[in-house]
Amino acid sequence: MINPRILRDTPEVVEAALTNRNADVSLLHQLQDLDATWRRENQALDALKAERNQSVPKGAPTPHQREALANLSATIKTRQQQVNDLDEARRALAMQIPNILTPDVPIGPDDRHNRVIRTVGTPQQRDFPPKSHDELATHLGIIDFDRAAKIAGSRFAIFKGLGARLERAIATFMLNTHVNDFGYCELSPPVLINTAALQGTGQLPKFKDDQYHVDNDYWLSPTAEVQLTNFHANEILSAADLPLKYCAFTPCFRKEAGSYGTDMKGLIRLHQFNKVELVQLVTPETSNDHLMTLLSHAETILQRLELPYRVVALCSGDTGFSAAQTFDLEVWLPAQNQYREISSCSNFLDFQAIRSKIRYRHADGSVRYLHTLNGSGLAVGRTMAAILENYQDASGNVYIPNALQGYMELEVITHES
RNA sequence: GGAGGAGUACCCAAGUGGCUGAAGGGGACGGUUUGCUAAACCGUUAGUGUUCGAUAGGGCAGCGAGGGUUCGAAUCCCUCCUCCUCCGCCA
Repeated sequence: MINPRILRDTPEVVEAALTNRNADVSLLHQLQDLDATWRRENQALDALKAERNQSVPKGAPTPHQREALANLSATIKTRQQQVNDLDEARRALAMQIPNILTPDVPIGPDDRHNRVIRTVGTPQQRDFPPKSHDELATHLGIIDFDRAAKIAGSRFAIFKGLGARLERAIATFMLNTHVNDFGYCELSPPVLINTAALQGTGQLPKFKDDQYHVDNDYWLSPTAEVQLTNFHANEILSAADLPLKYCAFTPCFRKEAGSYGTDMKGLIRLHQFNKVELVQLVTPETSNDHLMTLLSHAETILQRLELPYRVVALCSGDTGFSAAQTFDLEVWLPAQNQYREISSCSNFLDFQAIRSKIRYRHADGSVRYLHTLNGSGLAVGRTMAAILENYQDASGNVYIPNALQGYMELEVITHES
């Protein structure tokens, strides 16, 4: 949620941000009206309450006093209901307004206006046409999409034998890197989560259709960002505790509504996939610097796996609802002859912290909202796809990157293995 | 899933309708004493949210959450959440 102070004091900033995102500016005006009305009504109500507090006698009231108080109480009750309704409407509207973008976010309506920041590594030149990762994996017998369809449906995968081992190796390598080299605390959280958590990070209320909603009002987590960020919801942390850095390896669930027909084959777009996620809770002054280091942590994984990638600054129209600024990492997929997203690293400023009430005590004693950041470190399925495609030979064998050989206890996956 | 019990401030805890926005203790902080420390004694101590002013300060809310009864609720009623004990089931 955008800081109410900014909404009230400098609405033009919010208006500009909404325009850059192609978002509905009329929401803002509705919100301003509601906010003004709420404040006026709430003040009037508080005055009535003050009057009541002063007229309440120490002991039992006389019948005359009782009648006057009864009238006052009835009025307060009615108006309290009105104020509550206004407050809820105000809040519901505020929850639907996206974050304000950082000034250096490129302006543009869609992903064609994203800016490539740097390209790292060079796609390997081959004298044979590269096979797609799903073709390779099926041929090697390490992923079974058809049988996954039998027990679940389309957009699911079953990793088998060395495929399952490779997924485990990739996840362990990533977690070990983040925990041992970068100081993240590993969490293993629930993936069945509640509504409040999803509201906190911004997936609800606006993106209800993307989420799996299950029995008992639980939701299947679309990303561990939700669990890791809400780990400290409704807390006031000590400034000395910051920055807090958490990582987790979890399954993620997405309905992928509206993406019919795209990426139907392979590991790129599944209803369930595994991901290593990074989250940081930091002081406001340092969040921009921490975004750069978080990005470097995700990049390190690609570098150690020796996969070619590029860093892309998302433009205003492509930046997610809750984010103020996002850098995507895109890995080279030879069979697709293009770079594809494998990580998304964002600074949310205080947007999520306000929604989830995550605060810290500043050195001067005041209580302030902190800043939250997150990024994939990385999507495991897409990483496997990239390894398969980039490390294949002409016969369809796949070599294991040096960094993973210790975890795999193997150097190459062949049809015979 | 069934049967009980419990949630009060940083911690422990008193409190079954008005004198309780909350006794008492611990802790923390300040002071007296002291060469220093400890002890003792004295004092201070709800954090927070919101609003008005926007410096000082004031109003309102707030006893797990949300409703209800009542002139008035920490206290009575309802729903929910969390924790504990026992039974059942289960990885």
